[in-house]
Amino acid sequence: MKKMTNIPDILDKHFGHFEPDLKELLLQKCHTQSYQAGDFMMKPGQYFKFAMLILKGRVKLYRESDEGTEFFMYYLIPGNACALSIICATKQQQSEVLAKAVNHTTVLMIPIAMMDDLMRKYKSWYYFVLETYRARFEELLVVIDHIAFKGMDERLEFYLKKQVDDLETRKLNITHQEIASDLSTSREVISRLLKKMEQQHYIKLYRSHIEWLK
Amino acid sequence: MKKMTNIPDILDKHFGHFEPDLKELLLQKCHTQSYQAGDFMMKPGQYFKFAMLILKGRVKLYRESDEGTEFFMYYLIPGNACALSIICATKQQQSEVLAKAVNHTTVLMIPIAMMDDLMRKYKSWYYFVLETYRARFEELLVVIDHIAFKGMDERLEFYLKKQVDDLETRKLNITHQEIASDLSTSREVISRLLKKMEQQHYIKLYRSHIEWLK
DNA sequence: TTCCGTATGTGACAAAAGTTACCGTAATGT
DNA sequence: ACATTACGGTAACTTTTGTCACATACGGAA
Repeated sequence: MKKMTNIPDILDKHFGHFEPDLKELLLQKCHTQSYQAGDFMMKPGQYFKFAMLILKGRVKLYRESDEGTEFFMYYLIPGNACALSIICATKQQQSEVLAKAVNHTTVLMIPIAMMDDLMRKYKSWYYFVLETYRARFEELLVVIDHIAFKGMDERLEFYLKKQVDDLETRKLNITHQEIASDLSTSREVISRLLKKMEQQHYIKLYRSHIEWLK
Repeated sequence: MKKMTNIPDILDKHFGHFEPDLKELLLQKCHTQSYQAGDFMMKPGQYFKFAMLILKGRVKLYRESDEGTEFFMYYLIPGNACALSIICATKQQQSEVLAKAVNHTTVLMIPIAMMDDLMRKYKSWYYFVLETYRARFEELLVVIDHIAFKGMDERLEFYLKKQVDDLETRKLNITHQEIASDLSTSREVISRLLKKMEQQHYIKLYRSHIEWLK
């Protein structure tokens, strides 16, 4: 697979539904920003000055508890936008979530001053914003389903399956500890359940990685 | 307190930030719909033909599990809109939630055909939609905080406090069973915890109602 | 008043999840 | 090579939550 490095191509590929005018405008007026794997892209309490569109990479969104533990909610991939950044930028609100770059990530930074105009002039933008919100909202509902209605065993299975699907690989490079903190539980609980899943031949366990067999 | 029955007054009171033109248009083109206490206003899988603005009453929003148990998320009151109805109406998507009228409720039904126009012509509408989404999103995040990070005791306390604040009364007409299903647990668990709270003089228990003392 | 349905209280138990403690081993740095 | 750290396994135990069984109490209807 060839790696795209030039912004117009990326826009075409991941934001192809934008009107040509809109793409043109974004290219002219907006700059990009890159993050290294592990960088925090936003933290709770931080103010937005830009709406962010994901061009390259992968971003992990967390909710943070009072005690600072991080609960994983969903990923953003190229073609997505940070829903909160759009709205909070428009309304000058603080961030409510934690966003962390999973790998090297590039985003397009749209200044808040442009938002009103985009919304009024470009139908494709307004649909995009609504769709962004709807999609994130739906993901939150699924998260709620899991923590409200399911046990840890099902949540773990769902989590692993989601990783496999999202990352498009059966070999997950992840530790028990990471899974535990994503699901807001303890490492021992995860180890126990993983061991059970291995005995049922759903997965195979290695040091620092897990193979999905199903 | 005098009860308002005429729509223009209600619009002025609860949607005063709308431009006069916008209010005028809504009055001309939209009809209202009323629901009795306990009526389902929408169910999962149902399609939207209208975006709904709450004019009078109170609506309870639930997420439904596969087994049909209902998990309470938040209330809508006059001045609110159903976020999902706005977006799903625009995009012709199915409902993902269950909405139930708590008491006699009147809503303004905005046909989906109008949405694009409203969005483009009325800045106050577009801000309203974003704000609606942001507010609901934030409520979902708080819900997630509770079920992900807190135990049942804290969740119960928060639930009761929220009822007291939202309904503006210290006397809650609610049964243990109702609380249990709102929080997706069993009646016995709630009875136990309520008893503990009563011993700590946080509340006083009666048949079919609870008094908040704190 | 009596009857009856609903609401609540409670003990005993089971299951799930969280905690503590400790061990072995793989990976890493010096 | 050696020490150090990170990762994972596991037993024993506690706490929390869920379930079952059954008792009791209240409040409206007849």
